Amino acid sequence: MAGRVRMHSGSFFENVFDVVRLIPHGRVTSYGAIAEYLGSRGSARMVGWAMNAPHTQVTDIPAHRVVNRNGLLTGKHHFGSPGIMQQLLESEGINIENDKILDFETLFWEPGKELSIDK
DNA sequence: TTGCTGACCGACG
DNA sequence: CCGTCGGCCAGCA
Repeated sequence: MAGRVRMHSGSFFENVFDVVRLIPHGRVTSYGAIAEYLGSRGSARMVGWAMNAPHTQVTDIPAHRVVNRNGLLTGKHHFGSPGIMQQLLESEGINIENDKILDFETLFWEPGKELSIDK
């Protein structure tokens, strides 16, 4: 065992939370993008599921900025009430229609790409 | 302990 | 175009 990676810390959850917190204001990303950034492209589920974990503890995680690959607010039902997610996004200047983010490609924020770089 | 579920994604038919 | 299946990891009965 020599230095086994003890503790769950440093796992998906930690990484996911950290990345999500880095999401700039008025930007959005996808579960798959985060999962891929973490090195687990196929574990996109865990990303969304990770969002479900903190929501019972601390909601410092802007999960509303995380949507699926289609730009759809798939997890809006997990914000306590459907519509909250959309309001939060709209509050940031993001236009949404039919639970779908408009100009999703433009607002899309890739983890680790535009951390401090302004295009 | 096994087995199922889950805010996804991509592939296949 | 739409339905179905597999994969990935972690939590829970």
